Amino acid sequence: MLSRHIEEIRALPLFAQVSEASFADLTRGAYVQNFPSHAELITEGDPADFLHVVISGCIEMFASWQGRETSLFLLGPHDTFILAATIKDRPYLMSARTLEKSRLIMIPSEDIRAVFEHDSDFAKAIVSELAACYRGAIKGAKNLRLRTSSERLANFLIGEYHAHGARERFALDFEKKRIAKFLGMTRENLSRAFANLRSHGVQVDGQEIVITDLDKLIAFARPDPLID
Amino acid sequence: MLSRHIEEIRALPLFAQVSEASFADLTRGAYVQNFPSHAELITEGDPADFLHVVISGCIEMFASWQGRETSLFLLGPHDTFILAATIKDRPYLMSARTLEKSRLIMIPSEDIRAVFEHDSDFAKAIVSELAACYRGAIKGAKNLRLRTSSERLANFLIGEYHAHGARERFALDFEKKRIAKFLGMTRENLSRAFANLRSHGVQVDGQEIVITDLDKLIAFARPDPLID
DNA sequence: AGATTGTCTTGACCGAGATCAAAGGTGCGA
DNA sequence: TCGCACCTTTGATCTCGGTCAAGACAATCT
Repeated sequence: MLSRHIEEIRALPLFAQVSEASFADLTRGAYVQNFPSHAELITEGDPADFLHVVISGCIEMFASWQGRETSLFLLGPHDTFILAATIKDRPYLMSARTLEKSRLIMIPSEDIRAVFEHDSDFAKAIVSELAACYRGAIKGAKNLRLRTSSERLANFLIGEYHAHGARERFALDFEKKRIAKFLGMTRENLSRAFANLRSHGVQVDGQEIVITDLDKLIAFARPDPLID
Repeated sequence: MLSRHIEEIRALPLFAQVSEASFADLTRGAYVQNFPSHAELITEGDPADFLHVVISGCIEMFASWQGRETSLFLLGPHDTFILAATIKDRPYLMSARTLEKSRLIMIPSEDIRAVFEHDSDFAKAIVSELAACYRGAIKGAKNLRLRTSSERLANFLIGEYHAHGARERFALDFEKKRIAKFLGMTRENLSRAFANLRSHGVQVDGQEIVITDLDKLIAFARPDPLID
């Protein structure tokens, strides 16, 4: 594994506190892999052989049943998946695919479990990571169940607005197709939701977003630290 | 705290492996409390002061936003909440209320965090518990997003059928009102879903359920280990 | 018994969002 | 330059599930 990737994941909260020896145990069997866009990385039901860490690119976690499909999370650099399955040594509950060219580190599950057993600092870091994932899942469920699609989009835009340095004009990072899936709706409905937001302080032109009236948008979106 | 309750929670997976000293640290500040039906135990946004363990009764975890409310989990004896918030020392993301007269053990969050810091067996048990909770949340999300209400009911009935010793005739453990909330629908819709299942091998009469054609029910419900 | 209260069921209606179909854009390669 | 593929938008229609209203039934209280 290239040393700059080692440095990179060493800095992640999950690995920052582990001893040199444990870190060496974790990285010994690990390897970096590049994937093209739209590659399926794991499939739900498969045994959890590797913990995956995203270095670059964008990953969609999704699940299917009876021909229906739903997208559960979007992941970016420095996110990990799927920790819970590797720890419990149970099958994956979700599938993952790349949405663009991506680079991942894959660490064998056995190594994770072995280090977890004897390094209590690593165990603590895992607790923290899992708790954060759990809270993220709960927030996602609340967002989906308590808000309409327009409200979800409005809150998403407020998040993007802050991620782009609170400038009233910015470009979307993803194509609308992706955003629609991520927000749990169809492309068609996303278009309608954007049309809706025109009366709540948002101008859209292709990928360009202009927040014309932030107060109005916030009044409509009602962002909440217990959800967003 | 009464010794029989101490024994009871000692046997839970979360506490089974901790040392006597750690267990004493955990129970020292803990206390048992009884609540009437429909009592609100915690409110989302409040600081996470206690880890709660259900001894008896039935608890609903729910969340609200802008006057809307959704029910996220139903808990029974030996379930715990809310571990993730106490570990991370962050506010609760959900509220909890009793659905019937209930008895709980409440352990101060500081004690949980203190023992977690120096007892690695406890840390491991917490990892296992959190991972299980996380996977439960994912399964819940899949169930809700990928299935119609009739399908959710059908799978719920298959679960109840097995919980009652695989007898084709059994009585529901909860009132339908509660089952409706648990399955994420209204009472009215639950009635319609029951009516629907009449053509898929299920007879209903009040609380009495008769599975007249299990194969037909299974063919409709398509139970899946990655969801149920 | 009669009244009261809560639960369950059914029917009529409504609304959010999905699906289907068609039409513009926009970018890219031949 | 044209042609093709993909993304996006828009309109029409459909479906699921929620809301409202009314009635059936059962349990409890006076």
